[in-house]
Amino acid sequence: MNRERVIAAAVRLADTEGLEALTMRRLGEDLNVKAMSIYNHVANKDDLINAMADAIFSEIELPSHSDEWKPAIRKRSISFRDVLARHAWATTVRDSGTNPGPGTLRHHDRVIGTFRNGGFSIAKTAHAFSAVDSYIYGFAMQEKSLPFTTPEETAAMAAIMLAQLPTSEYPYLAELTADHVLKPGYSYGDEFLVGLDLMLDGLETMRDTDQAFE
Amino acid sequence: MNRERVIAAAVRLADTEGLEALTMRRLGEDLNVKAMSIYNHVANKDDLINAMADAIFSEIELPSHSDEWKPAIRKRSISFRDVLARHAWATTVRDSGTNPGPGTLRHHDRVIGTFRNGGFSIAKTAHAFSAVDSYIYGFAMQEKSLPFTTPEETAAMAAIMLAQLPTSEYPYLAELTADHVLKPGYSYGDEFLVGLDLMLDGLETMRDTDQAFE
DNA sequence: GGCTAAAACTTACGATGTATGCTTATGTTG
DNA sequence: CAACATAAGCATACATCGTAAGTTTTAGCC
Repeated sequence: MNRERVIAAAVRLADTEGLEALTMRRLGEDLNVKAMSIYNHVANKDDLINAMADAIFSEIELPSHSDEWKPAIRKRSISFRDVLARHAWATTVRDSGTNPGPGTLRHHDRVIGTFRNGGFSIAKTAHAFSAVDSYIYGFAMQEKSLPFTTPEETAAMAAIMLAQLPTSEYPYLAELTADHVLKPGYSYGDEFLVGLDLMLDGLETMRDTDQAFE
Repeated sequence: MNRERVIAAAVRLADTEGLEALTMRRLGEDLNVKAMSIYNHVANKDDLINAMADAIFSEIELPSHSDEWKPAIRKRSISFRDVLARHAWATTVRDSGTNPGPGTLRHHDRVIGTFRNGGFSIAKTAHAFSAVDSYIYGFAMQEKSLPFTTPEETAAMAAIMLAQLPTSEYPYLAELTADHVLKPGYSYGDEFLVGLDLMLDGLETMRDTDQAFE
């Protein structure tokens, strides 16, 4: 057993049973080891969780240098969202800001570099980086907090919620649910690309606008 | 003591000392009551936290009916972000999706209504709602996860981080930190409006574009 | 003053993170 | 090969957490 295996097992456990199932004792069981033995490889649970966050950050496809900035950022954004969907617990973990690991730093560096090489000034790069990643994080969070995932679940859940909803009090919400969410083919996940492309197009315009944003 | 006072005290406690300080025993102290007495007013801690989430949702300024959709959504988005900054713990709480309270529902209904009355089709309203709120949530989360708040703290922290950073390995990150974050006047919070306006402008274009997005 | 119902309290239990100290492997050196 | 050092695993223990169950106190009403 080593640190890597501990982290991998912790990620697997959090993925399959949620972050609240990740206790040192339970993780120990998965590793065929008693809880306290884990502390030979991680400093404490916070250290473990930070390491988990850094590990999944490394799963994100880095923006390709051979692509133009827009498709490069678009691909890595889609990959980012996939990773956050695959590891739903990750949205609640802070890592990035407080003590980012090497995977996180590398990722950030490459994204910033992609904007810079795509003709963004430093200030505009900061805007772009903040805007895109905020959107991705937020989208992943909203997606995770929905009480359904498959289209069938969605329809079933929406029908229940609509039935319980005082529709006269919330007419617009009721309309949206009845005439959109309950329509066949609806999937909240599809919203991701709409917002992402809106943001990317906006960034392109911003990049080519001289006066403001500096 | 009643439910309202319990929830208000819990919000105050989470605001000042963080969500991890919100234990039933500690909350009891603040209310001059033993932990178990709280259960006369809330079903369990989850119920309490959901109620807290709904309470702060009600603090968000609703979009004004007298405004055009864009300034209306802009104002409420700024208010939304203020609320999330004031109650930093809120970004980690799920409420909205699983069992929204009346405050949450009312807020959503009004936002949806604002888009609809602003000329957005149902599908485009769904896009707009998802895009804007994802951005706001994500921005609030990133802001919260930063290890600094005031400009002085930011400069101090950035200087430390930059000193520790292997700059040859992360050249773009180093550049951004040195030439932007460390510059006087920098404040991450200022990024909010940039991204928000990008998103709102993009939504306006989308609204007036016939073919796609339906 | 006595009854009722709600609210507060006491006690207790199982779960959690982890400090402390002990035991057991493993690999190096005389 | 034996002796030992170092690292990994383990057993025990403790404070803290949410909360179940049962008891006592309080407040309002006849």
